[in-house]
Amino acid sequence: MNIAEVSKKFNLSQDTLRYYERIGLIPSVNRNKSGIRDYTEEDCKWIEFIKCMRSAGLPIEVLIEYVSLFGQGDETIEARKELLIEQREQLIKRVEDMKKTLERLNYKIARYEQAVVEKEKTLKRPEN
Amino acid sequence: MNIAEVSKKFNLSQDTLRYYERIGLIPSVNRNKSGIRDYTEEDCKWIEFIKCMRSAGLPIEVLIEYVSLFGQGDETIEARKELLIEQREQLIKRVEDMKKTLERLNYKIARYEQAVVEKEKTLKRPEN
DNA sequence: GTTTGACTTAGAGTTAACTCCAGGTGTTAT
DNA sequence: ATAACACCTGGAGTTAACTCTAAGTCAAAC
Repeated sequence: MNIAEVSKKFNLSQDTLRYYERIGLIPSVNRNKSGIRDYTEEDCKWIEFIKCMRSAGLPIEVLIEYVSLFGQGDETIEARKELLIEQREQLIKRVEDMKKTLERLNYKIARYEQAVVEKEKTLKRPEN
Repeated sequence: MNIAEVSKKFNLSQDTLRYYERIGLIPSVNRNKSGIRDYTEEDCKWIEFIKCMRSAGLPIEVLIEYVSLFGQGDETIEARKELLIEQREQLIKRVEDMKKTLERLNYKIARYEQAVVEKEKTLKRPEN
């Protein structure tokens, strides 16, 4: 797969794909004889994983660390696990915070709905 | 309340409080005769609301719009409601995405836990 | 065989959201 | 009355995460 195909597949710009590789957010991708990236299935899995984690707000820096640990082999399994557990905790917290904010938004919107009804009443009264 | 107290109360830097006011993210705060901000309870409620919404990821730009609409009075009630509904929808989507990522993290961590066990087994075997 | 188009790299530019700084003013303590 | 301190403003600097640009290479089409 070339970069155009991968870009389309994951809806990430070619620039972003090159940027991710450059900073080590995905392991480096093989090139063909003329220097053009040739993405494997493995590469695609990484990209998909990283995209998913990024969309949930895990910082690039942390994910770079993860990829780097991965590249160092089995001795880093424990460290990778710890890293993921730490990120999971933070994610849980964020989700909980967002749920609370959501409740608050619901409440606020409900009050606005009430306000709109009130306003319509007063607007209509003169016509009656 | 002066800026130092408000800063402490909401755990926002004085710079951030001034910045929020400057860009219209909170309505402008009254000054005393010597030009120093004197925050009212109302001001504090705004700050708390904005902090909450920001922490859930609502963009500053949108919140500025909300504050601006609020400042224009009752004619903007409908528009404010629509804005909040739109943001709620996006928030719901983000929360759902994050939950999916959380599931994925759980799965990945579970596999790492398995891997750690396997590794311990092979490490221990020579000793037995 | 040269033009077109997709790719390459290195590095500069952008955006959102702060964060810091310089220079100035007003109140408080000595 | 002067030093210390908290505040003020306008504007510059920072950070994360892209995004764009310039200059170059290579394969394919005309």
